[in-house]
Amino acid sequence: MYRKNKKFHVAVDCIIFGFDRQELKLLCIKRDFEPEKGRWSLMGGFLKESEDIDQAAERVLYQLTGLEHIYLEQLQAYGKRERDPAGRVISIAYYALIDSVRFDKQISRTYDASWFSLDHLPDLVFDHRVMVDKAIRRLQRRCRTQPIGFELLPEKFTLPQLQLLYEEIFGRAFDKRNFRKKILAMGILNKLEEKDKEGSRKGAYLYQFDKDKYDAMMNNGFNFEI
Amino acid sequence: MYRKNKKFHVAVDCIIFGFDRQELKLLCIKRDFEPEKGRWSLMGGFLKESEDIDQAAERVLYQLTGLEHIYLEQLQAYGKRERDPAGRVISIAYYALIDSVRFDKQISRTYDASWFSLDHLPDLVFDHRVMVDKAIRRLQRRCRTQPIGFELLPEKFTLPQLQLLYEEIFGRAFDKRNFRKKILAMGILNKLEEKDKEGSRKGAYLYQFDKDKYDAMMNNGFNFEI
DNA sequence: GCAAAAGTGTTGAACTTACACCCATGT
DNA sequence: ACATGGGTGTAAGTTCAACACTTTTGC
Repeated sequence: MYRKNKKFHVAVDCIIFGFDRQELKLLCIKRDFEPEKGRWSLMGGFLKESEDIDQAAERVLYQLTGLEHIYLEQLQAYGKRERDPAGRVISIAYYALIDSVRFDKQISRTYDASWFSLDHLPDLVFDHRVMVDKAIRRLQRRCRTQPIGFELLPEKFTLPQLQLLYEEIFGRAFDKRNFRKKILAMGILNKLEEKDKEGSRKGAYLYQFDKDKYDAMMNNGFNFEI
Repeated sequence: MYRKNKKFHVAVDCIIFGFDRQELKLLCIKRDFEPEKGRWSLMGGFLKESEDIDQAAERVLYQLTGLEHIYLEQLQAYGKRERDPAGRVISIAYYALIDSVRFDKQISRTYDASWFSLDHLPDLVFDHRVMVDKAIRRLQRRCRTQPIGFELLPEKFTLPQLQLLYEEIFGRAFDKRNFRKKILAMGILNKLEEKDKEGSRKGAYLYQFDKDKYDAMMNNGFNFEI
């Protein structure tokens, strides 16, 4: 079936966002293979016959970070004829959100990977910069109406950390009081007894995102919105 | 280059939305080829070596409707192993918005195409129903913050028509006064002298979307929102 | 003259924004 | 004792939602 039609190489590329408690960053690798050897690039890999495309993206993400069960969403497919000068490749871009404190530094050293602040990105190969720009806009839109920001934080986090994260994502400052009011009013965070003393003398209370409560509220017509 | 990697069939499928001044509808074709001959399906086609994937989508849309320069946006790629039982195909879904009064009935008869109301869709082959559901949600989100609804209307339209369209897209009614107030306050519609007498005795004033004004306002930080 | 759709303003409620001081702690 | 970041409430402004009647015209 379909034998008369042309076939193509299909790859996945991963836009990996991480938050190091200060800045929103992107994980890139220095290519040690042709073409474009030595230049910065997104982590990618060719699709195999044995896997769904989503699985390919999970595999590629795992190869670089050693992480599984990570928030991973397809961005879109890129398929201009000349996007890769070494051959026709249809690339399907995914973006991932990870707690960048948690990933495997050992593995990523193998790939010569490093984190870049979003406003000091290196030159990237092919159309990877286009993918990244699109991913940033998508991340902003998604974060405005879905509770995925938490994917970038450790399981327990403080409200100042959360606020800083959103300020990084949206590129603007929020009023501390209004931010807390809004977030807490949603009733989807559980306040813990513990405090985090990293950020200040006084220490800030830790919170956890309560997915069950969120799901329950969603079924009652609640809408998350920052 | 890349020779050791597997290649795949790549196709595009088009989710074609149309508005017939009453209802939001989807254009499907009855397959007259295997597999799944005789069942309803989205219009699709295999990618050719000579074209970008966006061009492939334009070609497929043109084949069925005879229309060019249509709003067409990529939805995402679908690549589960078993999505097409006749062979491994990576399908890239696009959705299009057309004024369904304007398309070529001649051509589409060849393909045994017909329009279906969104809440009475036929069974669709493969994962086409999943694509359509995703396209509907995407359309709703896009229409909320971008002036793409106009793509579904003729160049000149009345406010009652526009309101009906948005009610169809979002699946809920709006208050007539509030809707007019909001739309007109944006200042992106030009009121014409002519009236459209189709819908009523009295007749309703025709308006045009003013893209230049919209673009100018966008540069000044304006945000479209319904 | 009547049926059918087009057009038009106001008010209360809800939400958003702006803003300043005290608290707890480590050094 | 002081420097640092954490935590808290209120008032004004803005936006949103609800609501009913008059106009025009073809029949």
